[in-house]
Amino acid sequence: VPGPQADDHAHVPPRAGELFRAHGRRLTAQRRVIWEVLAEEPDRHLSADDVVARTRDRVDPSTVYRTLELLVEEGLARRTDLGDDRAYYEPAHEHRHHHLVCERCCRVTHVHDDALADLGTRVASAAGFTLGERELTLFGVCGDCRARGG
Amino acid sequence: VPGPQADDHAHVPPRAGELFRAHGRRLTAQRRVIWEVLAEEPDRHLSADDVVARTRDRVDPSTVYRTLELLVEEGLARRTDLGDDRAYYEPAHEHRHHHLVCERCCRVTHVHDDALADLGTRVASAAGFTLGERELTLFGVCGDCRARGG
DNA sequence: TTCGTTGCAAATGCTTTGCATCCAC
DNA sequence: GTGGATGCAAAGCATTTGCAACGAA
Repeated sequence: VPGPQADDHAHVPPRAGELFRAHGRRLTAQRRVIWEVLAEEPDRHLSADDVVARTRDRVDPSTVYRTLELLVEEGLARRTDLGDDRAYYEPAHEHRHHHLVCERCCRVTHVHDDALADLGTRVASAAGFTLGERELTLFGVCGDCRARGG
Repeated sequence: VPGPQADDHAHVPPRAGELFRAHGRRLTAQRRVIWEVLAEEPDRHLSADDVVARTRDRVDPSTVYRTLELLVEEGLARRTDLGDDRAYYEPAHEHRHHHLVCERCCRVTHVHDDALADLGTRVASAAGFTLGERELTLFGVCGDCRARGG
């Protein structure tokens, strides 16, 4: 586990800068900060508010909102609805997965798309509906909480 | 189609009044209005804002919010997240079903729980996660839009 | 130099809350 | 009569927007 003193922008995948520029976008210090905050949280998902809180001293809230929207547009981040009427953001570098939200501890875990493989087929034949790319959010109780009693 | 002068509370299922009272709650004119608005919309789902709009002349917005929350607490209505950062409400008299939201026409259709029957089993074995009662929301393209081209 | 970006502050808009009045039971 | 419910107005808050100053390319 690396110490807290990351020396520079080592965390920034070269892709970020490239991709920004490829779309006529500029890589600014603020955007780097926001991207790092998102990337340093590999498992969790951050609400816009979380990002605002973690960058308050370096980036203006309005810039955070504008940047998160931008990241989603450019495909660098994904926006997911995890209930609670908030949107959550995560870096988009992982493969497609769905979200399991524990209703007790609120922890969010992932399930690989494969586990739900034939869901699309079932829905299509049952309702003539073609599932899109959007990831799913499922609610329930995680293994830990379940073991812990109940 | 009945005229605008519905004579009385014919629309109100007896259950509503009973259930309200059974929980020490009172059935007021405003609650009846809100309940009717919800019940008259058999297929659709109304956002809090929709309900506010449809009752603006008869019920104060704050009362609408308080009542919707109450209805959910009492199990008379279900609150569902259909994306878009809004909560949607529907009467809870139907059997469990999930929501298909068309990303083109925004229409919401239902799939019966059966169609997704073994989803819970799959998720449980893949991630040790026990799905709860909450209904699912799936995004994609509905049959009509698909037929209409694309 | 240029034009995309930022910060600040003000504006939005949905939702919640305090409180006096009201009314269902 | 009494405590729950309502309306009104004000407060909250997350998010958006206008605009002048700023700075990446």
